[in-house]
Amino acid sequence: MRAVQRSAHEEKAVQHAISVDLSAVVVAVTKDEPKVLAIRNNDIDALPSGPLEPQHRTLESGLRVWVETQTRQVLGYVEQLYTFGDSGRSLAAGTNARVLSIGYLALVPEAQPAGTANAEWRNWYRYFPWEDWRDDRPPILDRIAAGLKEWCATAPTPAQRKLRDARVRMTFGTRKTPWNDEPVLERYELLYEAGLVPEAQRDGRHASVAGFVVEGEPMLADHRRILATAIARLRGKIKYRPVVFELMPETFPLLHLQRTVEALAGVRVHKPNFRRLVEGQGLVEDTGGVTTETGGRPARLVRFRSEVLLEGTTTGFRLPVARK
Amino acid sequence: MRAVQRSAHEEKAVQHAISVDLSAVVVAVTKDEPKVLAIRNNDIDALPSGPLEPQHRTLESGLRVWVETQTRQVLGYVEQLYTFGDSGRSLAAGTNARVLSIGYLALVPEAQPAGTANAEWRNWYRYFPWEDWRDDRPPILDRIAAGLKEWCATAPTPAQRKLRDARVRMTFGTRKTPWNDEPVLERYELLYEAGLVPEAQRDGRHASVAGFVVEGEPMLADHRRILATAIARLRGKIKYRPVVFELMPETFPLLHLQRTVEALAGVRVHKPNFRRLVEGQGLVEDTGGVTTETGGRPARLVRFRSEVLLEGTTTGFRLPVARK
DNA sequence: GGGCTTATTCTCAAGGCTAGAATAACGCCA
DNA sequence: TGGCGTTATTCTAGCCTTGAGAATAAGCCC
Repeated sequence: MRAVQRSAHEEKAVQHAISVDLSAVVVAVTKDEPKVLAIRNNDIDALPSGPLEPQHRTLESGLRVWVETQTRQVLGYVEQLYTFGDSGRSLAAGTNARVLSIGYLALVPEAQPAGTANAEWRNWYRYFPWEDWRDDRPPILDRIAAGLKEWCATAPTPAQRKLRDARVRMTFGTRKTPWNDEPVLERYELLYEAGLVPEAQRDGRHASVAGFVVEGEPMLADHRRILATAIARLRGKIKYRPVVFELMPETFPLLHLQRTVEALAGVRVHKPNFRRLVEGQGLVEDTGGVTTETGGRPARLVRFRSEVLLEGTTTGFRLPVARK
Repeated sequence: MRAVQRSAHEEKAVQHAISVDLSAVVVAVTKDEPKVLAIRNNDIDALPSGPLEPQHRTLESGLRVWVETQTRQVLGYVEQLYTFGDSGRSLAAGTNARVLSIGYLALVPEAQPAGTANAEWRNWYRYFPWEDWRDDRPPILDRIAAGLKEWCATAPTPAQRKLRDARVRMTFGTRKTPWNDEPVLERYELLYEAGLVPEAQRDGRHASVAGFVVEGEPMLADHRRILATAIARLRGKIKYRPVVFELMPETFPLLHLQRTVEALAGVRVHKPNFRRLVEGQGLVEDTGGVTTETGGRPARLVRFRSEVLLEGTTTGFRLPVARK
């Protein structure tokens, strides 16, 4: 019976072609700002991506090839994010063929000048301005709150209304509850459903009930969704695995590490507690060097203790979020 | 330029068909044992699965249809796990077509008797006997340790040797370090690379240097790998999201909840501390009812407070692992 | 009623986290 | 050269959480 299914499967596959797109969110942090590698085309940005081809031995190797040919950037750390496959959302309407897109997250040490004409490092908060709480609450959240309020108010049933209220509360929080940096995708999806991002209008599925869309640059196809997934994953992961070090140079002062984490998480952390965590877990070791580039008292230069990767004791560090 | 890539893509997709398999790990916990829904065929088990077809609107809906037709089981909670695509590992050798397999995790409240002849609920520790530490350390780990020791010893270079030692230490731990329940996939992959599971031999890639394979039932294609991914994901997730309740009946005594968590995690937890966590977070509420079915003093029956899903405060509970 | 079993509550110490104060070391400038 | 501003680095007191086990409660069975 199994065998029968299989062969039915083969036939179908031939009749209805499926193509698979590999997309990469390539992240670096430069001058304390989180950057993502974008392909600029006709006034809309895209992620580096390309179709899976027969000669690619693995999905990941196919991805590496595409990124390198499109951006000249060689990838180090790579991790699969998610496979998107809603028909009607992931492709630029018109075609009938199904396109799956498999999103990947890649981390590279420093943003070197992009190697090709239309590949460029861009601050990721350009696409998600409401996600950057490093200096206080972004003012754009007032507009978002207004738009979402409208959306909640226009729910078809009271039950739906309640559900919408709850979703807004959970993702964007309230004036009282502290900001949660992780549900980046949930927030974007909410804006999409409420028609508050241009992509929703473009896909022709959700119109804005508020009559406006929210600032934040859109991207090609579902690329902004993939980017949101990447940011969310990274924000979660830095808290329990020492992945930040993939973004750091060989040696660095502790404050640089802190600023990098803050850039990713979009929140400030408490300096003394941050160092205690980092040092307490033996994540770094002294190099003996110092730097005066930071101004003020010279800072020790440390380096990642890569042995921790082999020790298995790596809990990663949770963020000692600074209240004020 | 983007457009050019696209159309090249379309052509290729037609020439080299890609087919996509949707596979589900459907989990239930019955009588304190973790069960997975398996399709039994020719002496080898498989996960419910089937190809993605054009009429499936989303990947997830395609999956639901396949599981229901193959097993009569209706799915509730469903979550995407990972997309596997190594050519040569995921398909029963011979065919040249590329097959991607997208794995899903599904949770259902109770293992009802399977609805079709060859669908059956099976204890997942049948496939991973070394993962069940509820009564002490599984004896099979001695054999595994021996096999892996051999594998480490036969590393081509001293550097590789060191790396292999470290991987074994990190995944299976040592006599001293406490067992870590989460790296289920890493452990399986290690056994695969060392040729200690039948799948490795079958794929013709890694022969056992130890001259034997380890107990634990193999599965069709890469299904055991998908199962390992599912167990790992679930073990991680129960610690920070209240997903266990998807597996529970409407009302239950707290010990039942504890036993369910233990079944999934494969370790025992400290009873008083477990209740403190669960109650302290307001995850459950009293029903007023009691049950005497547990023997001894009658137990309060509680129910999941589903409001917590709308509160956003859900940290989930970490496991208060019982030392002894 | 005594013994057995499981449920439920408490307690106490150890460890970790929060928040802010205190101290150190450099450059700059009067 | 001493004061000031800046950043680095170290400490500390208080609070909260966690780990482990003891103590108590409430049924059943004989």
